Amino acid sequence: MDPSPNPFNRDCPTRQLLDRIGDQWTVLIVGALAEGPLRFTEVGKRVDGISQKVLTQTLRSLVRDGLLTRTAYPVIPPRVEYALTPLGRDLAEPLDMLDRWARGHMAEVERARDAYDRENTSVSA
Amino acid sequence: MDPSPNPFNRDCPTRQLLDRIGDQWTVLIVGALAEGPLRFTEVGKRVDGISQKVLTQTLRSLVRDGLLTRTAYPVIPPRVEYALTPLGRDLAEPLDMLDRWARGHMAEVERARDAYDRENTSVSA
DNA sequence: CTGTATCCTATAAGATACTG
DNA sequence: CAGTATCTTATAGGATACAG
Repeated sequence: MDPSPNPFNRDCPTRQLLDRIGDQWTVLIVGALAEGPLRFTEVGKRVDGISQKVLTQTLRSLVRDGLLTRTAYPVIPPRVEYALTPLGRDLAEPLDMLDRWARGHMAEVERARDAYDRENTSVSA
Repeated sequence: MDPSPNPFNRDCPTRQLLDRIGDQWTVLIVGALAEGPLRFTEVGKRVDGISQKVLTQTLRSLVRDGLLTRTAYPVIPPRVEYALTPLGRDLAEPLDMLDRWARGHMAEVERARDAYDRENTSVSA
């Protein structure tokens, strides 16, 4: 089974990773934790715009995937820290490449969009 | 403007790139075209499971973003070829890093999931 | 502080039918 | 072949209220 392990086949590892990071929050959370462990609220503050619900969901599924550890300290008020596992730290590297690319090239993408939109305005109705 | 160009702020380049590749088809299409230009139908065949509608949409937005060129040959039947631009080829590199990571580590993620699920079964109701 | 539970909506994306 | 158009559903994600 899994006769064609190429990225275009549905069950290949790459497709699965894309499902994983495709939620667009994963990358940001892993990036935030790349600098060190953070507690729940801290992660939320770092990742601008994420709702508490989605933060909870994403953190849990990252823990499930073995990318994060969750450490709850039995104190009042509760203190829960999230940290990258070795696997998570490993993922942070290619993610960082993407980050660099974005910083270096997204402006160019912006320009391309503007140019495209200019060419395709006025037309239509 | 853009006082905090960090990946966690909403308007930063990284966020925009994530919106771009977060649709999960972008990565696959760019990956397919990394090996050379393809016509419309060919791309569809490479990217397993994509619908024609989504293929059309994604290709167009990639062209808009300056990552792909679209060349229509005025013949019957129509022949339209898509190819990476230099910018697109450039993006293909970090994407390929992700691909490598996935091939190397997704099995480990699978194992983590299984372990997590085993620990969290039986419990509940 | 760290969640859970519920409701609600916007949107991605599949299926299908049709066109130059 | 290479799309366009329309309908429909699944799901991500936001808002809000509540709990340990």
